[in-house]
Amino acid sequence: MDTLLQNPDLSEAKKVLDEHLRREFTVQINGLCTVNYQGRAKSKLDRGERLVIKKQDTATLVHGPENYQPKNWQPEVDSFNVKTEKIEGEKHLILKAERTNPEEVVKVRFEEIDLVTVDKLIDKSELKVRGHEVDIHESIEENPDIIEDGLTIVEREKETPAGFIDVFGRDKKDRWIVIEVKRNPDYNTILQLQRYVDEIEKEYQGEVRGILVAPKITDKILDYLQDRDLEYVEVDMENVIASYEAIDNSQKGLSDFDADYSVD
Amino acid sequence: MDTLLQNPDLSEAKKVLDEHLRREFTVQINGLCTVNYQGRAKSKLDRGERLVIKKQDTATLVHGPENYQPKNWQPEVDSFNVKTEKIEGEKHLILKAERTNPEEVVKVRFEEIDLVTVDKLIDKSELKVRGHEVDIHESIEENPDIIEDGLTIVEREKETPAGFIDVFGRDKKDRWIVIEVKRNPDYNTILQLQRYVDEIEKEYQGEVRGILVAPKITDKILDYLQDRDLEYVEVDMENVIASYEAIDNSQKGLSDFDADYSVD
DNA sequence: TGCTTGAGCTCGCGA
DNA sequence: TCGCGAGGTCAAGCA
Repeated sequence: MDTLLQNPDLSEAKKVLDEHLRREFTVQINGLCTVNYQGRAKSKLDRGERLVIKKQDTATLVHGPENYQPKNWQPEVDSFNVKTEKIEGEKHLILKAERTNPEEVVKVRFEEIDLVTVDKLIDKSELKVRGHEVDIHESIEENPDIIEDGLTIVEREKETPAGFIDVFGRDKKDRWIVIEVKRNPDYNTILQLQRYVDEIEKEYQGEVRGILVAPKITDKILDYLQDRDLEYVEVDMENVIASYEAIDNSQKGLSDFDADYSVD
Repeated sequence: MDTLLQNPDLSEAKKVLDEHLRREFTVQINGLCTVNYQGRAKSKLDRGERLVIKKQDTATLVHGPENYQPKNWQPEVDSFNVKTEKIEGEKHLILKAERTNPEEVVKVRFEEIDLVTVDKLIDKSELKVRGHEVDIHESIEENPDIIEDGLTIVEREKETPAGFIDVFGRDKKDRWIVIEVKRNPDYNTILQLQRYVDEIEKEYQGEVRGILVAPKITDKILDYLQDRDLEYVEVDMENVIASYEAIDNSQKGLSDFDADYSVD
């Protein structure tokens, strides 16, 4: 902890902010504030007690007492500006965070500040996640039979005018197969698959099959899919994760997901 | 500020957490920790200094020194569990946050804690945002001419077998018009519009035009749209917001977006 | 830098 | 409770 101020005078807080709103520091401010945003949209947030966090990449978050998501934010900031202002005899501290591309401003007006802390957080660890969609891709590439007996993979991430096809292949009767993989398929997923099938039909000779590969699907979306003569193949995410860990083990000698990292 | 502990002993920290991991309190913990998650996917995060925030709705965030998004989180938690553990002579504090539906666990293992604070944040203000997609709808209804001279609106949110049409109308030559409004149009938007047009052509007599209304579009998607004989009309979000504010003013006597809330 | 898509998406609305 | 779509989506990967 580089600095910790409790109930500072706003001028005192301004001094600390002026010195520490740079890339090397993480700054937290607890206080009573109003927030305005203007840019891609426009928002206002009246008086309330919130946490403002300025991270070391200048990303800035205004968190209320509820919810995962911040009330206001700036993903990465080009410039900060701090000033104090007297409004009707009351002193306020104003923190403005601006960026271009897109052009946006967040303005936080503090009436009271309860706490300011400054840190240099050291965190060199990378987050490792398994169970992403790409893990299903890997899993198919590793063992195409999980989709269908005799499937041959021709290309991954095949580019078409309508976008990228996840997996492109042929079945054992030499029909083209377009595979769209999705963890959480929705109506758009079906349209997307349709889009790819249309493109391949335009460009290639012969029959084209479109297959959605997902761990689950709702009845309505399954109907929607089958109405368009598309197919559905279910995969088990547990198996996908397990198979990935097996590969991981054999390749690196040691899994990133050893038992000692379990949540039990 | 209800409580503030600097560099507490882990047992001391545990005592404070046991008392305050309930809905009424916001708890912040700065410390050196590892984090594991298991549920819809699986993740692990090695040692690093992070901020853990437990909000008053039990939402829990683990923020690293960078990025808008937390490294790990739990949107709303069903139960917390705190314990201390001796591993190879080192005492650790373990915070487990679990929820069902979906079944997920986040486990944070602290080796050191720099700071614990407990607050009851009071924030009754509602965030007010303008510039959503629905504001464009309003804007079109208010003044159809922004799309095209002589446009008559027949129906909003018109149901078809392919989904809901944002705006359905007629042009001055009595052709049907299907309008799809989108802040961030993509390829699927085009296919969706196409499907609505197809539905209307099936069901109605006469020519049918499909119009995408958006504040911006990429060249490729514009091509994709024009290949399908669909049209694009650009709207200026500034105008949409301004017109909304004008309506707001006239209806409520006072805008929610007065000049004193500007970001200047 | 821009384009495209996934995300443990989250969140709110509606049936 | 679940399905569905928007988001100031963000962020990663690739051209």
